[in-house]
Amino acid sequence: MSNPSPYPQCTAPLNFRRESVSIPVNVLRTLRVRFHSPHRRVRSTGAAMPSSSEIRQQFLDFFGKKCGHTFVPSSPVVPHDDPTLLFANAGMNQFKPYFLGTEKPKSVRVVNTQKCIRAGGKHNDLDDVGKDTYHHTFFEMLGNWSFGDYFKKDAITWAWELLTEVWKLDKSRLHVTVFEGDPANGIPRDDEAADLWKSVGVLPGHIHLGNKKDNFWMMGDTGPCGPCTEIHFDRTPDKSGAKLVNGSSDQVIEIWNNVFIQFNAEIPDDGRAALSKWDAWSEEDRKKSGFKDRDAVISKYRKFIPLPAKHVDTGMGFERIVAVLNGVPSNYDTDVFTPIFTAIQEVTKARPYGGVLDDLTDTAYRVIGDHIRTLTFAITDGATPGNKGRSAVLRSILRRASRYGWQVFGLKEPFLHRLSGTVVGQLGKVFPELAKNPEKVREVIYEEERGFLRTLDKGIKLFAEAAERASRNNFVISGKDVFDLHTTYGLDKGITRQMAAEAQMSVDMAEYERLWDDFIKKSDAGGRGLVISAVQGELPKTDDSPKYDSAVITAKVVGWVKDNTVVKSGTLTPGDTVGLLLDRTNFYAEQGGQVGDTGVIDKPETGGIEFRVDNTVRLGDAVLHLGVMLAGEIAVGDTVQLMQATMRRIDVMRNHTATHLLNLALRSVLGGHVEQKGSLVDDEKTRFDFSHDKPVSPDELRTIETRVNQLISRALPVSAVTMPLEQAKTIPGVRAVFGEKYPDPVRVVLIGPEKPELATPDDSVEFCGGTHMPSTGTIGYFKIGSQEGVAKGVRRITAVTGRVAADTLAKVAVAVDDLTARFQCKPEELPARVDALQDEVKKLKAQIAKGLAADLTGVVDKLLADAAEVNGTKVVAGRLPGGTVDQVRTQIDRVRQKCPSAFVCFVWEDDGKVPVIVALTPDLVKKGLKAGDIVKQVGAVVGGSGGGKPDLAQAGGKDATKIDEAVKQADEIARQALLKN
RNA sequence: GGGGGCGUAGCUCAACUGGGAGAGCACCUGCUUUGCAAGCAGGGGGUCAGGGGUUCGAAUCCCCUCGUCUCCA
Repeated sequence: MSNPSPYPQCTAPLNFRRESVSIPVNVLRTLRVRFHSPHRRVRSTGAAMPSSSEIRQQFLDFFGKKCGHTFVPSSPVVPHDDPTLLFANAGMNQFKPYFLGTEKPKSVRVVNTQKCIRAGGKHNDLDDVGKDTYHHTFFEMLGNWSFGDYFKKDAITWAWELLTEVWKLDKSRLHVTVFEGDPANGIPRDDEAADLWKSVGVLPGHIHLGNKKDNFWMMGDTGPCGPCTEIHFDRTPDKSGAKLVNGSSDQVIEIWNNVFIQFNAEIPDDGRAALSKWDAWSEEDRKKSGFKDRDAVISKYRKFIPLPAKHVDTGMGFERIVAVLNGVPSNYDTDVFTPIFTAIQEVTKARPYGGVLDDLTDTAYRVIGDHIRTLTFAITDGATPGNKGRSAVLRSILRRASRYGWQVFGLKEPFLHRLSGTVVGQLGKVFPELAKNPEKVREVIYEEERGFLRTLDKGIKLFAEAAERASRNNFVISGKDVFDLHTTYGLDKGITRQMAAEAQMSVDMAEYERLWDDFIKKSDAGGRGLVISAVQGELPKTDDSPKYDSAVITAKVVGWVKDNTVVKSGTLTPGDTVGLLLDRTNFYAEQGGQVGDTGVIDKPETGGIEFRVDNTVRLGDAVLHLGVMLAGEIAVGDTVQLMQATMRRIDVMRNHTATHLLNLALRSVLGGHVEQKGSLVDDEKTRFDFSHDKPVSPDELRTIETRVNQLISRALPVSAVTMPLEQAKTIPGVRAVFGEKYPDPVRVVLIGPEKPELATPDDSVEFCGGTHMPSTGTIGYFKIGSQEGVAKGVRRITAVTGRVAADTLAKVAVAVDDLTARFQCKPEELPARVDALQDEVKKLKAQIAKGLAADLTGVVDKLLADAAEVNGTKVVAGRLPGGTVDQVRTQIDRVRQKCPSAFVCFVWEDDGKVPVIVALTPDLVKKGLKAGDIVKQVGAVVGGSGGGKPDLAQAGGKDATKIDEAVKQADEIARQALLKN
């Protein structure tokens, strides 16, 4: 089967699709096309080709049935409980506690296939996907595991047996590597493994030594670790691959890694001390120290202590072994991908996958095929595309795939969601979680892609412009362009780099990084006002339990924070601006979107105001009363009286309770997808951010407003209970901000039902530490002020209540009253009356223009009739009775139509100004006359200037008394110019 | 909270960077034809988001407001 690609010429170097973008040809440089001979098969057995699911099953059965391993399902690819890990990226992730000894395994022999994603973070294969035949963002990792059970002997024997007996791989194509040892760290060469390999029958010359990088495995600087032995498969036609082992060639590839965890790496105290010194050193100190880098310090002190319980951790790339067992050189030529490629072809109507590298269409197949697997699995396991952490990685993956669809396949509509079903169909049996809610996954993909396509078109246009500029600059796209594409159209640097590579260009990443750093700094600085952040000294804990009910309490002064330093003795005098610390407080500290309280603090015995609190913030467990001393003195140890600004407090409470009602109403009107994304509640307004993909329509806004006001008029009771977090999470209808950490026990605010057990999904139940009105009725009235978009998929509604709402309504009423009085109509008739008025104005304007035009026609005809002819050219210069520039231009067109050769100059008065227009027929322009120059001279007469094109120019002056003079001047200029020629 | 883009006919977008507001689709009229997004001819439809400024002149440049998209915090 030496069948070259059926599409040898089908490379379409750069498929910037016909519709909107085409890169100038000079920008494009010819693409080098390398054939990969996709159908050459390297396999020595004559057996029928096994399917991927058979191969997976054979692995699981071999270790399960034959070798007594327990099957453990894959952990989710999204590790929700491990914040240090973006995605599950190796089979061992879920077994980490066993190696660390913090948990005991249920079974000491385990076999599994783990879903892995390598994108973003340390292991990032994203940029390589599509370019070669073996990088994937999603893959399965087959593994057999021993937790303190069997060790090297069994692992090696079984590995060899599976490969050569069960799968009957050609021994002469198998190479193994073992660790060469690290004398500096006292780790011996792994002769044990080498001897075992010899004894099972690895051919002489097929055992290689590998260095620390390839053959010693560590989880981190410390912890369980050990040497590993890898099995490589030689695909070279003549089995000459020995020298290519570990040489990152696709001709000899690693198929299985067996890690033998036998040490625990420890850094003793002196090493830790040396490390912390290193961390504190400046760059110069480090240079002087003699250590090359931090790792050098670690290496010097680290000890490798043999573990009592030794473990085996193996990993076999599933997609690779399938390719090897099928005798195909590419993972993409196996039935892991062919069903997806078929689906892609159906959706895109493109030609079939051809297996060619450096071919845009085939690359697109590979990228989309890979990415849809990642998306389907990650979203199934609960990840969503977004702008942070793993969400951002997912979004980027989706956009990359989407862009290929758009640019290579010319798909202008979302299509990725139509592919996820294929992945589910393929793997739903092996990973049953896929089949649980495929519709939801589909929807998430669809929505995200739809959003992206809205900007992709413009982004690609901008890229084309950038590429055009780059073509004049050594084919380097500027960092500014990359930056703009990202921040304006959501085309991140990865995508831009891909597009640049396709156009045979590079990208100025250094400039981009510089701009990006600036951008982050600026965005960050934008948010903050004066904030106390790093405080020197220990802050005392403040008891703030009275904040919910007491307007006035007494407390003892513990100290204050001044210039970011905690002070615990002394006296405050007028003018001091500090954060006052008390043993207890009834002031609400800024938290959960609700602003801090303001108020005053005085001494009960003096009765006068001493300290004005402008804001209250929380720092750890301490509450700081930020404000200024106005009079008297306050010393540490004094007893003081705290009085909230109660009117303001009540305004805030109204807004906060209204916020909860708004949250409830949004969900019922817009749908269950609405989640709180943030809020700000102060005495003026409530501002609520929530997830919603499109603008909220005016109709919807009205409905929401009405719904909230209905809840207000029902005067529902508002109650708060504090209860265990776990229990609180089970209350029907409970709302919490996703990703927010809540205390345990947690405070729950209920509107309507007075006990959690009475709550229904239709009630407002929120985790909330804020202050609220006792009844919704006291909110008075709720009025939405504005609605806007804040970030992708996040909308913001700002609303007012009570006093402020009443003020707002009153203002509107005044304006409406005024209008109804003028129009003598009902308020609801106002729009129609305004419409009628506007129509009338329009009609009248048209009428006037028509009359004027008629006048003008008469005057111009007269001027034309009286015009002198100089050298065969009519000189039409004169004063007009009036008109707009537009109307005069129409007249000029008439003159030019009537006379093949004419010099036209009109001057008139319009609204205190004196417009001048000069027009020339084409023959005069050809003779070298320039209307622009002439109009400047004529305009100067009436005290103005102007300019324009050679055939038509316009000027404007102010002196209407000189109009006749200007006309004369024009006439003269014309005669002179015409006589000369 | 900060940054960038966009807002032009019912819809999708142009307008050579400051000099007479256009195209395609849709709509209306007529002709031709009556079937595969039909063809031809003609026509209606725009406070160029709103407001202010610069300029002889602004859809175009500047400022503000509103809406929308997007990135960051």
